[in-house]
Amino acid sequence: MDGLTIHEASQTTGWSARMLRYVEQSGLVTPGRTGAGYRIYGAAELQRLRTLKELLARFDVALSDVAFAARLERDSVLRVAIDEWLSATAERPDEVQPDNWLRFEQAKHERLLQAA
Amino acid sequence: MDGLTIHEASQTTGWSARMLRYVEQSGLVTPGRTGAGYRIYGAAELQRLRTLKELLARFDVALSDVAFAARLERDSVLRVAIDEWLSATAERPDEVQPDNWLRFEQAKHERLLQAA
DNA sequence: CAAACCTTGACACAGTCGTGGTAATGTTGG
DNA sequence: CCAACATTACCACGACTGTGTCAAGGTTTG
Repeated sequence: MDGLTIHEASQTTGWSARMLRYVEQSGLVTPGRTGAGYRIYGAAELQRLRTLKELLARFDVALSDVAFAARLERDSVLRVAIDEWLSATAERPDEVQPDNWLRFEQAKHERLLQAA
Repeated sequence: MDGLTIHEASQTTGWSARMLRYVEQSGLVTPGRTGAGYRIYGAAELQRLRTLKELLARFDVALSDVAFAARLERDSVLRVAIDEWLSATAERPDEVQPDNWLRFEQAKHERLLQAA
């Protein structure tokens, strides 16, 4: 078997075993399992855990925020709906040319749908 | 003065006055103020409040999630960092052709930076 | 087989979110 | 001027996040 057990992974990543289970439950890093159900962390998972820790610290972002970003990435309908709301919200700085503005929104919308 | 006071806005949007202040504090809908400091909600703010309510209900999303999405939209460094982490995370379904994968990531990265 | 792991489930606790209330004080309109 | 609004600053409370610990039981290995 190549891959570390949860306690070994805990020591090389800095996450506690408890938190490794919690991170898995949040859907962000899912290790494989042995036949008996033991978690096994491979090199990819270990790397992802380390960079995740760094990401959270660097930007002062919560685990649940990253989980939500993942949901946004998965669910393009939600992503577009939120992006449209934010675009319409965007503090237009004073001058609002009504027809250019509409074309701007449409273009943005299309760009978003295309990226999905 | 055109625009509604907070209690009038409360009645036409379905948000409580308390929540209107909270939504403002979260940075999502910021009404103007009279000279004495009273909030005044114009047609644009009222519309944004109604669509925000609908958005939250439709997708079962929290206010803080939309606030985080707004932060993502504003801070392109954060957005790219999270998106890179998620991309590297993406459950590659079995076959990993190592060189195509790298070019794929680079292209995605460039698309993201361009959109910023 | 016994020690040293692993599993899930639960209790606990501080912190934040969403939401309501109240108090003390300022503003506006008839 | 007074009633009916507004403001900010607090207290409260349930739900969820993040984190630790413990219990009851299964697995692996010297």
